[in-house]
Amino acid sequence: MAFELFRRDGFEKVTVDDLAAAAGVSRSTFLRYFGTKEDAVLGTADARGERVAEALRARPAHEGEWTALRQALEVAIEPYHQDPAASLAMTRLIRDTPALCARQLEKQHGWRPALARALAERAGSAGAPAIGQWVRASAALDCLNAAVDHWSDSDGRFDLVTLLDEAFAALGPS
Amino acid sequence: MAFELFRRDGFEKVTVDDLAAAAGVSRSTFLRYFGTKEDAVLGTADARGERVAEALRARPAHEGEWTALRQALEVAIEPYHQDPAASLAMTRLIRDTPALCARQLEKQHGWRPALARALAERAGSAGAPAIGQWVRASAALDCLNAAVDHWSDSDGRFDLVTLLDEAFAALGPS
DNA sequence: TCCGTATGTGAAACTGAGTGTCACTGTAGG
DNA sequence: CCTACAGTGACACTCAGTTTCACATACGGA
Repeated sequence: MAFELFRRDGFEKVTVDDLAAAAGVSRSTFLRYFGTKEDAVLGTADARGERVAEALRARPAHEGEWTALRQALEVAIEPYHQDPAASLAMTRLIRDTPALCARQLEKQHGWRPALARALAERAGSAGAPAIGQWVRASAALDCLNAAVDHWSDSDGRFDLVTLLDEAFAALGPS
Repeated sequence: MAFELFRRDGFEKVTVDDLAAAAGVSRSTFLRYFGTKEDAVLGTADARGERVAEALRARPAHEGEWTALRQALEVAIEPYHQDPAASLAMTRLIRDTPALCARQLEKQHGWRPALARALAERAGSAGAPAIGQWVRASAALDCLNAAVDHWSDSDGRFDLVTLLDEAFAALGPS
């Protein structure tokens, strides 16, 4: 699998040809399928953002935005509960590879319009999200990242849920 | 100038050879100087992060972290006051070019350790910043970005300072 | 003045990612 | 049986970024 190759040799050392060979397909097919080398690792990230936005829309209307965001992020940390070891390895690979780090940042950046729009809908506004909603959506993702970073720094010993709650608490309810 | 070429033909269309020719140097020299094509546009971003961190350290000790961050960001928006038209054009170019957008995100991401450390020092802690400090540093940058985005969406008609204050208010003091 | 040495520049070859095109193959539907 | 189409592979191409070598100019000491 691609992930193992990356972990063993480092993301930069593994060429697309290596990956294609490992997958048993041609270089053409590999690139047609994944688009880029980064997406062979981060391919599922876009979908996760959509799932968080859905979860956000599903939160009860009376709930405050900050609380709703916190609860919606449960969807995002699900994989960490399901398979902590794999998640830790993946997180480390990304953190230690500038190209992956940048690409993940970019993908998460793409989550924000959907999150901000979900907040606006919850508030009953049909138009564009207010600046405060953008900021809260962004800040929630920062909380997620800060929590995951601390979690991986602790080799997975700290509790991710606790870290996430701490992170959210640091910005207080709006 | 490189910026004009990018604006006219689009970032992707302009090759490094074009840029080198426009600058009157060889391709080698151009790449040696800037490192990457993106850095021909975003070269000064790293330094700006350092300047914000300095400004943060210079804030009075009694000031709350959130207020200190807000004040420190005055340094970051200075260029927008100095030359709004140029800043608007630059912001648009970056926003409309995925590669530049990603690279800027990455650079800003690199500001956060310095900001978080500055917050930790202000608090008298010699060790690593607390997760709350990381989150607040990150959120402050989100506020900056949200304000600048809204500002550029309004063609520079909205007041950047007001937008930034609004953004900061949306997360309330910790 | 002459001789190193360092620094800036250019030329060129090379690697590797991503794109586009074309041909081949199997498969589903008529 | 024939056609249409989706999946695949082969190949050529562009371009970014790296590396290496060569040259030229400048600086400091003998």
